[in-house]
Amino acid sequence: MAVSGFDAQRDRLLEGLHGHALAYSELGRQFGAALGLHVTEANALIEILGAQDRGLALTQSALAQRVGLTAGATSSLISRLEAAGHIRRVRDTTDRRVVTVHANASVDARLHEFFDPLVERLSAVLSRYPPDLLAECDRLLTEVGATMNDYSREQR
Amino acid sequence: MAVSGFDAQRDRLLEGLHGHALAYSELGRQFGAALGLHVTEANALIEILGAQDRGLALTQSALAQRVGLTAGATSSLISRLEAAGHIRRVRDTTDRRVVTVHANASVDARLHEFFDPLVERLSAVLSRYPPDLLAECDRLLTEVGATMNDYSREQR
DNA sequence: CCCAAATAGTTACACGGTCAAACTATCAAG
DNA sequence: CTTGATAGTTTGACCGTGTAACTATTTGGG
Repeated sequence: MAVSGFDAQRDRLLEGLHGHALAYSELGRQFGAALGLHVTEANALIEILGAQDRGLALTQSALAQRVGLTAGATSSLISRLEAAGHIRRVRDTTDRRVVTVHANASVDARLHEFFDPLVERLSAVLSRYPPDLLAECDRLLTEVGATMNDYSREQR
Repeated sequence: MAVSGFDAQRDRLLEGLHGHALAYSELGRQFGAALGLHVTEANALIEILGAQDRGLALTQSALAQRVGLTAGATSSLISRLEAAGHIRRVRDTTDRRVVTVHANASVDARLHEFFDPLVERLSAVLSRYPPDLLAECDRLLTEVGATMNDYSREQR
């Protein structure tokens, strides 16, 4: 009984996470469509902007890993985003082999315009939960994510 | 102080979910590579198998929506998976316009072979949390997912 | 009952995103 | 200094995808 109840609960949780991944994917497509971008281009731009909002600059190889492309395809993708005026390449000064990718302010504004209303709503949802529960969920998600990433690394 | 602490917590949670979506995406790519499939093909197959494991059969249009392709591209994709021997089309009897997609047992076995070890590990992680916390996280995730899907629907 | 509109899926074609391989540039270690 | 490793670029071929036109089926109204 307890085992079977746990299994059902686990499956519900994993299914909820899967549903979120699909929703995330769809929102990325929609954001990209608004800028006339292909799926992978949109995903890349979101990654670049997300990193930038946290004060980090992605290298090309970091970006390649996050969007699941080879170096060649990523270079090509960056060129397209650069040609569209959304980003620019910057050669790193400490290691001249490395390129970092920087998004323009106008496209950052577009990202916020698209996602900020959603974040407001999610804030409203989350504010109805007690802070210690949020912290526990955060911890659980971090552990789940780390477990998945470890497993993924082992399959390479 | 409380507002700023909440915002940081909210952002950590959203970042955790984003990390999960990326990990999920990467695992899908790896599963697909093991079967010689392209990214979208792998995603589609996982959706078909996931539904089937829950006793449901996806229609082509449901699949199209889940993987974010047009009807034409989805039909083409299904043809390729069918040609590879992974699935078959079944015309629905109650509405002859509708096709449902059924995966073969051998590919279902491959999915479990790939993902079951990960599910075991995730079980171990989750079993260290109290059942009422799991239920609360489940509820939180469901609400977050529903909010995202509602927002997404509004952007169409 | 009939017809028109709506719905679900198929087909064909052109475009362009991606991989793989070969390449250039740079760094690190011996 | 040389060699091997690392990061990114370029090129060409392949094939996945969107679009538009189409076929088949269902639904609703007159």
